[in-house]
Amino acid sequence: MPGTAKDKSAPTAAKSDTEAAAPRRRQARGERRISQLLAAAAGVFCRTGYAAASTNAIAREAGVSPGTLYQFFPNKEAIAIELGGQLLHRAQETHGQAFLPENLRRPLPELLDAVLDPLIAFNCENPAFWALMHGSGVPGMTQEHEELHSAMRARVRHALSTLSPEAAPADLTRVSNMILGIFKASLDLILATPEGAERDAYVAELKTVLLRYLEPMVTTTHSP
Amino acid sequence: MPGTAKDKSAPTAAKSDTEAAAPRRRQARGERRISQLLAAAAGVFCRTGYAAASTNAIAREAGVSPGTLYQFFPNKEAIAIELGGQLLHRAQETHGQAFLPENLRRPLPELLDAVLDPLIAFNCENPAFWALMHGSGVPGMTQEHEELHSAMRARVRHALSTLSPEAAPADLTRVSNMILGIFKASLDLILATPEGAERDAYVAELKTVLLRYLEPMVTTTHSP
Amino acid sequence: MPGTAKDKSAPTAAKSDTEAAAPRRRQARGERRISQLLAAAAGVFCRTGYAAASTNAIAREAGVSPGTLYQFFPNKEAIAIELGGQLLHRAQETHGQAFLPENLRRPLPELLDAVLDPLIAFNCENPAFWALMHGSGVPGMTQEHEELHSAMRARVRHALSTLSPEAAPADLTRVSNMILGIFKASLDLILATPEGAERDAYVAELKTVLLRYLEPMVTTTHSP
Amino acid sequence: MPGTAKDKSAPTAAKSDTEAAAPRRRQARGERRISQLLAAAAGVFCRTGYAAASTNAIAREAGVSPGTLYQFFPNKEAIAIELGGQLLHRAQETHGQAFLPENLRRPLPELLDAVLDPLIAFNCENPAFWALMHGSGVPGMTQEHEELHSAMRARVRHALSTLSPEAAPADLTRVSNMILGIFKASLDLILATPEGAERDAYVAELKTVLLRYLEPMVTTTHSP
DNA sequence: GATGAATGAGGATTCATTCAT
DNA sequence: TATGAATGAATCCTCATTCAT
Repeated sequence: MPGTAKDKSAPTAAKSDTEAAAPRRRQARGERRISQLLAAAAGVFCRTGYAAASTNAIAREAGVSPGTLYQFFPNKEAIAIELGGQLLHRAQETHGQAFLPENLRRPLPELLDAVLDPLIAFNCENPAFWALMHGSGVPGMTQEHEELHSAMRARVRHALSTLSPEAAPADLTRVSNMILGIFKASLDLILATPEGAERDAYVAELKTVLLRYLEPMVTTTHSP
Repeated sequence: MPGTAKDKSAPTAAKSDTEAAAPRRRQARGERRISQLLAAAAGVFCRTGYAAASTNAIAREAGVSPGTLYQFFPNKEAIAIELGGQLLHRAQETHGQAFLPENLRRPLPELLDAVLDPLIAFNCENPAFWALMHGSGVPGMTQEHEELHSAMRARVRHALSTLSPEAAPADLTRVSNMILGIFKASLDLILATPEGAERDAYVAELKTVLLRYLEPMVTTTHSP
Repeated sequence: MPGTAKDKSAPTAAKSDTEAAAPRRRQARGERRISQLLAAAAGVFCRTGYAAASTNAIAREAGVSPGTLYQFFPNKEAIAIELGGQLLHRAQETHGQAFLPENLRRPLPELLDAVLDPLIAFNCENPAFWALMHGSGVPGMTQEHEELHSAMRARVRHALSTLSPEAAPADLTRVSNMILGIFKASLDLILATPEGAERDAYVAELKTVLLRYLEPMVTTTHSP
Repeated sequence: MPGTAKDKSAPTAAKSDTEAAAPRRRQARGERRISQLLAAAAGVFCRTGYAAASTNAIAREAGVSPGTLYQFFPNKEAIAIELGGQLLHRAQETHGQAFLPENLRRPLPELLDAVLDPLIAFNCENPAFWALMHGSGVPGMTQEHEELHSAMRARVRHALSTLSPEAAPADLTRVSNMILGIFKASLDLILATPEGAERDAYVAELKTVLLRYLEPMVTTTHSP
């Protein structure tokens, strides 16, 4: 379901029984197109960044004409939004476990493992997600960047509020932002390091940083 | 020294006292223009990033015609390089102050204040520095960016090795990178927050993160 | 074949007869545009020369927007190359006719008529050819220009060697070059003269020059 | 004396005896400047052609500022006109002998030697002259190109009318144009051939062409 | 739905020419 | 006079977006 694509209301009920399956076909084809386009966009965004990515390049990479692209997305921004949304969704889907309530009840070191490991793995596998989160001053990007970002922040914030229930809201927000910032910075280092022991060492270092940062804030109430 | 501006220093000793300043006037005007243009560029780069910044916008912001801009800079990149170079120079001075040896001998909390405050202040006063250095995609900038980056890392590493003399070299490097990453991520947050209590809170938070991260590593030998 | 135009020949065999022509329509329109653009370019190149011709002027002359031009040609040079190539092709056909072996066996005055008339006619009908070939400074054109030139020289040389079989090779080359030079110089004059008696007089003059120049060299063996 | 440079009427007669020499100094300096500029223009025109030559480049080559250039020439065209004029003048001066009345009375072969040799020599030494005469569709160039050209044509025409007094005016003009065209075409070949025997052979060939072309036209009245 | 042609504003850059000093 | 800064229209080219088929 593309972000801002105008739904063409009821798709004019089939004219005869024999064509009953057509509309479903159409939609199926449409979604395939959308997937194609988003995959292409992911590739292009990754290679060139959002700003330098041209819609024509995305269409070409998807093997369709620019007109077709605009049949599904009203503009370039919408592609980024939808792509980011889907990636976020997949992140949540694949790693919803990360923020599983039961994880939040475990002692902090385990919690960090449980939350960070899948997130890191996901980002290593989906570099486009990362490219989109780096909203480096892109004109219209700010909005959906914010959306993506605040979705993540909300999850972090929620986890945090569980760990430290009596914290002031403003503090929660600020600390969540710091955590996300630290996470992103570390991810940069992790992604820049070739897979192996050194990369693992950076992962461990990230956990150390967060552990030491968060430990004093946690109201240790797990298992009396 | 901007791209094409050739200073003909000593323009054939003046014939009389009254004419002595005349040739210098020309250059004075030109240098004023250059400053205007660089200031304008700083503003535009800050607002839109390097890639999206248009030379026409810079010229307009500087109150001159596009042609004038090109009298002093051969192309857009040269503006960024010149601006980056100037800021870099000033940044290095700031860094020199920040990492003064006497600072490194103080207890960690004071050390963090002494080091971080000037760095943060500099970046708050020169937000363009950040915009340019932050992987703005300036073609010829990468080198200088790398130089600055490794200079900072070297300083951080050196400070770290003073605090924790027995640490392994690989660990020193890794921790330095983490510290720099945390610093940059926090700086993003700080710069994105309007001046005031909230920004200060972010500064404090950065110090908290680093304090908690580094405290366990420090070999506390400076107590009486 | 213009620069970026990709013809997807055989676009997935049409589903029904009525749709068979549809995909070709697209290309038809495109090719019509290309022709328009090339015609416009021919006009503009003729009037102003390649260097001074602006792509916007060509687009305007063709009645399209500049963007459209760039849909079919990647840059100004490509237009010149394509146009030059087409003209070259037609020129070669003309040359083929002009230098027909049977022509070379006729007495010199008739030979000159037979060879020169079609060449002159072609150039009068395609003045752009001249404008482009005349050292117009088209970067990628030099090669084709050279090819045409040496092709012409070879033909002239061959004709000459038939007329004057005992001439030394170096002399043949030199005389061929002279003939070509005289032809080109005269063509300049012919093209600069409005159609009519005066132009014809220049044509006659060219033939006179060549006749008088070549007559003494010809080994007259075709008399009964 | 530059072509279209506005003469500032009487240069305000000197205010006192001591300054009496100043105006002459000024003019001397001015003419030196003009020479500098024209020499620079010759170089630039030669290297890049008229159209691609920029006034700034000429000024730079002359070692003066663009403003200074415009103090002596109202625009680019005027530079070309003046340069062409001077070259023409030098051509006439140096080789006025070429068209000396006594030469015109000699038999055609000697006449051609007497006229062509100095002209060829001059053009080999002053390639800028050639570059200017090749008015390849230059916008404002046509005028002065025509002026130069018609000056040469007038000389040729005059020589021709001496050789063939009873020829019709239109024929004289046409033949003069042909001669000039042949001369220019041959000069191209001559200049393209490295100095030596082959070049000399081209010179000889040119003379052959013209000799055979003109011989039948000449009313042989020399020495009864 | 799909195609690819069409659009046109905008971007970087150049250059003939003018102007203040 | 000489300087060099200033101008701004024009150039080539790109790209997000729309339109006819």
